[in-house]
Amino acid sequence: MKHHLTSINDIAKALGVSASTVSRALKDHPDISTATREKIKAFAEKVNYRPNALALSLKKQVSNTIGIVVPEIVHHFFSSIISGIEDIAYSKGYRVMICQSNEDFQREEMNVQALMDHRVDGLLVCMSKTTVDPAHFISVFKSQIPMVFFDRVCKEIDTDRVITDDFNGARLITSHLIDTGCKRILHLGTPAQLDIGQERLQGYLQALKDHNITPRRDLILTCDTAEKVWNSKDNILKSAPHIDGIFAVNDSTAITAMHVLMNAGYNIPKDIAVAGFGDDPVANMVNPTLTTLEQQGYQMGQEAMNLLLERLSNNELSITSRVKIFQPELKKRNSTRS
Amino acid sequence: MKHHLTSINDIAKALGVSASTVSRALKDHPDISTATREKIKAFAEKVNYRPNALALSLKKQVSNTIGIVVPEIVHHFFSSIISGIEDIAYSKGYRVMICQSNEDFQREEMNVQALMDHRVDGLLVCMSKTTVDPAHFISVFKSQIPMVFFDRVCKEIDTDRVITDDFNGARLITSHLIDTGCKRILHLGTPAQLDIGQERLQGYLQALKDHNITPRRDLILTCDTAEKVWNSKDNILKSAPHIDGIFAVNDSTAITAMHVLMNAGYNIPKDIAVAGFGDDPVANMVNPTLTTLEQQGYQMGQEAMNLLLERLSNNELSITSRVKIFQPELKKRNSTRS
DNA sequence: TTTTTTACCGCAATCGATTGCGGTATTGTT
DNA sequence: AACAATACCGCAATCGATTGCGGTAAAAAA
Repeated sequence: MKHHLTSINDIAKALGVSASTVSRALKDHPDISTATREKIKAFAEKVNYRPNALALSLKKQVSNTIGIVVPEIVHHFFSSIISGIEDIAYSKGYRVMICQSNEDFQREEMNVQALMDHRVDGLLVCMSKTTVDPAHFISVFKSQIPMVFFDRVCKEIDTDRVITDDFNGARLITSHLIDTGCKRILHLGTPAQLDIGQERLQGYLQALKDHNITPRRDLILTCDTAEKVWNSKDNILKSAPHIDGIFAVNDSTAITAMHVLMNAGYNIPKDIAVAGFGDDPVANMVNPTLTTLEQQGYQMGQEAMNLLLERLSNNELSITSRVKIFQPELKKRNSTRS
Repeated sequence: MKHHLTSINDIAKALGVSASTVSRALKDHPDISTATREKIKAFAEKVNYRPNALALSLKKQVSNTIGIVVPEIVHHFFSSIISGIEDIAYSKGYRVMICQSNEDFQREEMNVQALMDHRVDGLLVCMSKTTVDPAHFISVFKSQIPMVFFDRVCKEIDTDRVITDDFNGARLITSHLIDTGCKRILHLGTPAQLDIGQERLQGYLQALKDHNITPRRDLILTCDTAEKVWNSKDNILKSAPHIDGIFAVNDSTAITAMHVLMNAGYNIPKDIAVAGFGDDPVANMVNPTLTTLEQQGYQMGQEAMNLLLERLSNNELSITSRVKIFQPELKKRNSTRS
């Protein structure tokens, strides 16, 4: 026979009372006599009774569970966000179901569907890079399930959002490069379809404009992972003699670029200063340590969960959608000059 | 009113048939006429009907969900394991609930309890560092719920296990240090209660013994995180002049130690060679790149899930518990001599 | 035309827990 | 002693889906 954890009916049968009595006794309902209550409680304790969360959710029409969809938990930024979400969620009695889309559109659809099937009370989502058709999110939205996007939002839907000010972050750190003497800054960016990458590119361009530096097409490369840096190694080294700074769209790209340059004999930051984005823990472990922008993932997660909680408690319809923008903070380290 | 996704009863009412008919029509039961079946299917499609996973699990007494408990998903090793688990699980129609214990005993108890409450079909667990009393696991075991431990196992319970050969890994990499000229190797290890750390320490000692090197008490430090390295900075620098190698129990510790030494003017690996454990992606991003042991988290996750799947399908009782040992592979890089 | 077969569908129990309502005893009130 | 008021507990419906069994038609066979 299968395991079959003890249910409320098992207790009822064993004690010769009805299930209703057991249920009421366990939650101290005044209708139950002290004698019966104690007897039931003692027995429940003995057999280590635990209410079936599935049955409860079904009955109550509330699962006390929220779903999270992130691209990949291996990235420190996302796992920090998850920790932020969890800490708030747990403190409010919510449980969490985490799903990885692996930056894959179909996997993301599956994830969302599975979470809906499990009747989560709300959804916290960071979109996959490859998501072009947001039909699955629109479906959630129409079902009135509270949903908050973080970092990579779905522009087609009017929901609460928690995002980083990518534009100003990029502008800030690019300005820092310029202020510390850089004049020809190479940008390693994402493919064009990723909104966040575009924001950072625009911030970079704005900083150049602020300082009357003419942007150059050949100083903007599409290259946003460590692998792509290795693949673009020749390209980077070709432009290396003509640049004095690099702003990469994320830390691992920046660090790998540093690696390539140092192997080719360049001194960081004397010959070429390098800056990243995100403040991954790696940034502080490499030599030289990487100047970058701290993104406060943990706080973003907390904020996202708080927004969701308000939707879950309030009679949602009244609130208009809110956008929380986090300003990334410049972490000046040794890969840029002072 | 609350959202209320459409149920099988809603369809039944809307179409003037019984819920049973809808249920059968949707799964092509021969008792239902083609006309009725098509009508129901079309309607279900239109309203985007999806069966309630909670109700299904309750009825079928099978949730098709397995629970994972890991210390912290921020660590690459654990998130790789999770990916390995997920890929196998998804391919077999299982969903996954991930919980973080944050290396906290009570949180771990809560997690296990919550997963049991949700009636997961099985459990995959890596114990928290602070877990001394395994009562919650014993309770699961007694309930006959299949459970597989990975990496940090519970010695008190006889379950399937997927582990790294920490002893031989440590022995291997320490031997490598010795073979490349090291004679006085500092070991940065974990506190004594962590089994894994003890295995690695023993492997280190064995390698010394293999090469007729007398171990020295002052060359074994309890120091297993980046923070602790910074705190033990003085201690490390004090012994630095007397050593020519370091074997750290994990990569971030090794890398931070490298940092401390390089800042003090030491050359890695000429003056002091450094080796880690785990092959975190950071190991390949620092300069010099870190020699370490690859742990194959992804494969370990796959293996753990496969073991669990067998327990879930077979009439479990017959199989005796199995132990899968993964041999870590030496990744020779630039932090050690050749 | 009567009987048998087949096609098609609904009733009701079940999974585990909750809750309004109603029903006995028992105690309290005139 | 007759009636009202508690105290205490069970019945049954509900949440959503499944399934054995039974029932009513229409079609086929006698």
